[in-house]
Amino acid sequence: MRIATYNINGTNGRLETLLAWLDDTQSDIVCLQDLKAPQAKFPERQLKEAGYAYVWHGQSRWNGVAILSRGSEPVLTRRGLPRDPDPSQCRYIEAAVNGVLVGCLYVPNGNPAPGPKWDYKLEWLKQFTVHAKQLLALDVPVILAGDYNIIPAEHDVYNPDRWQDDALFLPQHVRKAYASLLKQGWCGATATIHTDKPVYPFWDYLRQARERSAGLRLDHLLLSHHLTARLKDAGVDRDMRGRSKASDHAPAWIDLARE
DNA sequence: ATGGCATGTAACACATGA
Repeated sequence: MRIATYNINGTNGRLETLLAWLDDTQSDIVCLQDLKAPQAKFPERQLKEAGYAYVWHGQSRWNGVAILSRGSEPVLTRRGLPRDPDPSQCRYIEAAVNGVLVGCLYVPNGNPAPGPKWDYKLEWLKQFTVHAKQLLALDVPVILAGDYNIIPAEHDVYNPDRWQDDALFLPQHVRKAYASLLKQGWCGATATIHTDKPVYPFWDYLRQARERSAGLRLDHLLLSHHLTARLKDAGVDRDMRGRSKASDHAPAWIDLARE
C-alpha cells in the first residue's frame, strides 16, 4: 500500500501532472497541500474518473488540503486543529481510510522570524503537537503526512549555515517541535529508510536549486508504531520536480505491507 | 542585503511562499 504526500502548489494549474502521476504510481492514499483553490473549484470530476474518492478543505488563493483514496471512501474525522489558531486558514484535514487514521497537514512557513507569521507558526505547531499526542493515545494506526515546513536536522539541507536564522530551521523552536513529536513516539518514515543520505522533496524555484541539488527536506510522513512495523520502503518521486511547470515540491511516499 | 521564480486573483500588481 502506497501513501504519498505532495505540496502541489496549485491543484488546478497542475491537474494533468497530478492525474498522470496518480496513474503511474497507483498511489492508494495521497495527502495534498497548497491546493490554492476555493472549495467549489476542487477538481472532483477528474479525480473521480481517475478512481479516487476524497475529502478536501479549500480556500481561495492560499493553503487548502485534501486526502485522496483509491478504492475506498475516506471518512472525514476533522477539519482544522482543535483550538486552531486561525480556522480561516485551511491547513489540516483528517480522515479514516482503510483502517488508517490519516492527518494531512500544511504547517505555516513562519518567515520572517521574528514577526506575526513566526508567532503563528509556533502556535500552530503547539496545537498540532497537542493533537498528535491525543491521536497516539487512541492506539490505532495513524499517519501524519504533509508539508511540515521544518528542516529536521543539519543534514536535511544542502547548506545548513545559510538557513540558521530561517523559520524553517531555527533550532530552539521548529527543530525542537519536530524532535518533540519523535519523542512522543512518532517515526519519521523517510529518515528511517534513508539513513545515510537525505532524499529531498523540495528545491527552490530560484537559482537553479534543483540543478545544483540544493534541496530541503520539509515534507514528512510520521507513523504511529502500528504502521512502523509495516514500513517497507520510502522515497521521493523527484522526476515530478523536473517536469515543466512543476511544483517546487516533489511527492514523498512510503510503501506499507498489507496487514 | 537583495532578488532571483511561481502561484491565484483579477486593483494586469499584489500578497504569499520557502
